[in-house]
Amino acid sequence: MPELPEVETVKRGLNKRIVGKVIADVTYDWPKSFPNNKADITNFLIGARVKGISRRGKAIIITLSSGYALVVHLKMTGQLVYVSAKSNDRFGAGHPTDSLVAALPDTSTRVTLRFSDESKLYFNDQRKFGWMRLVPRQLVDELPFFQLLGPEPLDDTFNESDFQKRFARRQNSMIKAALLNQSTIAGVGNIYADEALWGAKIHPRSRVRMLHANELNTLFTELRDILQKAIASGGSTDKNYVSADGKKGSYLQIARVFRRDGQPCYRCGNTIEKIRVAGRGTHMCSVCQKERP
DNA sequence: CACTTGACCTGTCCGC
DNA sequence: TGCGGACAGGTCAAGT
Repeated sequence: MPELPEVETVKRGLNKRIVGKVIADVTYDWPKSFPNNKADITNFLIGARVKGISRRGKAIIITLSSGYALVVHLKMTGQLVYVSAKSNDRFGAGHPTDSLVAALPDTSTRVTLRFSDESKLYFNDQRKFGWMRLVPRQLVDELPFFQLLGPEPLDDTFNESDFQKRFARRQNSMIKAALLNQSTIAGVGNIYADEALWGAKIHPRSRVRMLHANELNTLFTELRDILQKAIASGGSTDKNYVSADGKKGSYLQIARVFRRDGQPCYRCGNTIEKIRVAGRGTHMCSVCQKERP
């Protein structure tokens, strides 16, 4: 379930932990998780220094001194967890020990990067949907995944007018399906789509064409607000997600609808329902979010 | 082209 | 206790 806030949290953690380190070795156990040939690994990964970490949508880009980059998509159960060389100093002074990280590598570990100082970066992925790919840096933007990606919702230059325009060609979609479509807006997934739609009082099944401009403007404001709050919370941990330091996110403690089915709506007291929209479990309040098909 | 559905995987939970 | 099936939900391929 890593969406924009979770991936952003991982990115920030990696920026603190692995920039400047030299990759000494890589091991992997599942080809689809790391589909690279040995020549590229030898020539452009081993011995390369980590220059910086960036994020685009739900993907992480680890730029290397070799002119290549490691692009990582966590999909649903992926983790990128850093473990320092000394087992009693995994997180730095004063950080609580986390048994999950202490046990790494485990059965979900797909790729292990070992740095020259003996610290490690584990790419864990229980369900094997995620991937880590070694790509020439200048070709990253040409990967199909990036080609289809819409704008970053938190960019300073991204405004209400831009947001409206992104939905112009999706008039017949249900609003939730359009929000989840990464070519509309980058980085929105199931959790924050539900949260933003509740905030804007829009029924997830509403067709885009039925929404007024002021409703989309409210949705724009709510979405940005939710994403920023989630980043401040270190993201959402349902089952698998952890930051680069192995810590869980706390956003679900303040979530308004996600995973709150059966509990009272914070606005009106009506029971939150769980329905299926666009093939996804969807949490909503049928009183606050009136259906307009 | 816009839009929807199924496949990719594994672990967990629920009913029998 | 075991076992089948539904479910979790990000993207891509294939379908309408």
